[in-house]
Amino acid sequence: MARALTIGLHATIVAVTGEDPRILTVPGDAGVRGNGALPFGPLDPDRHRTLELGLRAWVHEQTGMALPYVEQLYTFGDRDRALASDGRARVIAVAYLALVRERQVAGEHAASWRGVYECLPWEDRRDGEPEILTRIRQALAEWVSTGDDELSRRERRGRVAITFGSVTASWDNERVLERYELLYEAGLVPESFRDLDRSMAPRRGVARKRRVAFGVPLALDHRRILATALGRLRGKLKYRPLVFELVPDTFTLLKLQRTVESLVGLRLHKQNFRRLVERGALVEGTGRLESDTGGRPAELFRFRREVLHERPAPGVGLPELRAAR
Amino acid sequence: MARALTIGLHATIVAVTGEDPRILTVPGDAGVRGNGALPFGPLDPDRHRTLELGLRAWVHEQTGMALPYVEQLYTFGDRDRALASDGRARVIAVAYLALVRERQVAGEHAASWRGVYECLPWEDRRDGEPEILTRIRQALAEWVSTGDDELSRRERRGRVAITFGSVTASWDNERVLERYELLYEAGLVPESFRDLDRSMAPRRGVARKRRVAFGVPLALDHRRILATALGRLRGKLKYRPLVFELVPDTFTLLKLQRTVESLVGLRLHKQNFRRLVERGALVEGTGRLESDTGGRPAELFRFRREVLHERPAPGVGLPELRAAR
DNA sequence: GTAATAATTCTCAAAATGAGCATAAATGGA
DNA sequence: TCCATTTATGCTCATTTTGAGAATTATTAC
Repeated sequence: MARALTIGLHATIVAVTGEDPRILTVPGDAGVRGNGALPFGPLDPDRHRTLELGLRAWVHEQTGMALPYVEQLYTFGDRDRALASDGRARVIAVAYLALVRERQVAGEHAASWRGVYECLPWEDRRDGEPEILTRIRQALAEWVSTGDDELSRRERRGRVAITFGSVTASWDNERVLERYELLYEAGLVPESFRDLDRSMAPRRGVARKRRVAFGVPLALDHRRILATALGRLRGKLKYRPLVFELVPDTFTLLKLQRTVESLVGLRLHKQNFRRLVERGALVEGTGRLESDTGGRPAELFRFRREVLHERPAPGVGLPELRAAR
Repeated sequence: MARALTIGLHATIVAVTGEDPRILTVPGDAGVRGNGALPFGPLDPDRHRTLELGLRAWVHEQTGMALPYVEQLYTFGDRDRALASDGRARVIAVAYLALVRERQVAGEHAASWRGVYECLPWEDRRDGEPEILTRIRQALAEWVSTGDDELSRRERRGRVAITFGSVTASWDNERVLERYELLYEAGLVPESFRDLDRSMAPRRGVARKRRVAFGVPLALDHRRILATALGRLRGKLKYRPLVFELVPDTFTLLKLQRTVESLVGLRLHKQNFRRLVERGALVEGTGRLESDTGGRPAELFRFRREVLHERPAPGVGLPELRAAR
């Protein structure tokens, strides 16, 4: 008989606390190995009228949270990404990105916040290249050199250059997924081995002896989903006013800047950032001041929702953040 | 017993012939009413290792075509988007965008090319606002005025302004899907009635008497998928070198420009377009000339594949095409 | 030859960007 | 009280990018 199909609805719920982007995770149970999982549940074709409603239902059930902003991310369907616990149904994952404001999760739920950069530490370049990248580059160089022939080594070298940057190619902060997938293929994240062990099939290029492993994994392929989400978010910030889903109703411009910086993983020029959001007429002053800044008090601003009804709605990407040409 | 699930894999295969963007359609059979359908087929959980491989298999079977460039577009899962012919299984559609060069479809297959702007005529503004937009605006104004109360009318007016432009809001050429969905809701495309008739449930706001209907529909919700594809393509052209998937190996700069124009539905400034692709080092001259230009012969260029390995790979969007800020 | 048609090269003003300096308004000591 | 410190905010300036178009060149059709 033909194998059955299940659709899993997965939520990457992002918030920024202070200067740290976080995601909401639920405890990964025995069947779903890992240090925590994205909230998810199967689509019920009878109960869930749309995929998004199904997602919201599951998230509410598992975390008590209602999601103000949700967008579809990607659908993952590789055969070996996950098998239902009975091992017979094939599970397709439809992943969503949700943005929420910092908020307490109701105590009765087992959900908890986890730092995005715990899972993807190499993506945070706010204080320059993080130390871990040195080690990653070393490990990748090693991986390149273990290519079977010169052709394979060339190809590997090329991929490393595109994703992690090189003399000619710069670091593209949107290639989050490509970087994660390269590490996965190179056997540099724990998931590589986990999946290998499961499939029992030795995979070319994955060194089984030295188990270097970067970053904290999540259940199943949830770290891949997270990487997809972060990449999408970084891209979209630049041309849509998404940050405002993440900050409180009123905020100082520095708070706004820190929020953007935390997500894009880079520092921005303060004066220019200010010029940009003000010129784009994205915000308006409230007249009120925030005084515990440690220095001169800062004005509190609010998002001008009207911009959504004006020109092609803008983002807060600094020019330096736009896709280079 | 719980209702079964099926996953349909759908391909929006885009090519540009001359100055016309086209999609490949297969005959919509009786079960799938409409003037043609996107090539699609169900995911076979046993045979198709990945969704994309399943898609390629179906496309090859139905059109004889191998797809060089494929990317996932969106997953459509509303309950009433489609029902399997037995009426019991719920069908989720995973849609893909594929780009191919102008090419003949093998004669043995019933597939044929259809103009994108036959289906979405209001999206082509290369010769200024098309005449059909005048009629659409009229019909939309009518729809706005039939809102139940002042609040509803305001809301409708707002949506029309955002999607179709107004004095304050300009035409955003990426909002293809939003425009289509607005027309759908306003009962201005044949699909509105088709779906209404099927569900037998009268829907608010859809005028059942005057059946104005703009553009040529496709089977099921395939025109919605097409709108999604065109919107995505327009967006992505601006920051990734996708056009080169659509033009021959060598091409004149005008040919390249016409291809971009045909997709974005706008005319571009010739000299500036040239400056942009040359500055971005996207192309290199071949030294050969194309002489049947009707004037001075034009140099033939080729895509510099190396750019993919250089900086964050650029697109050919003229600045005027970038998301406004 | 001459007109017509395009390709290609340049120019130029206006706007946007990238960097940094200068000033303002708070705080916490000395 | 005055001063160092801290952050907010305002302003300047050289450099690029952009938007638009004029001028020049190479063909073909009469």
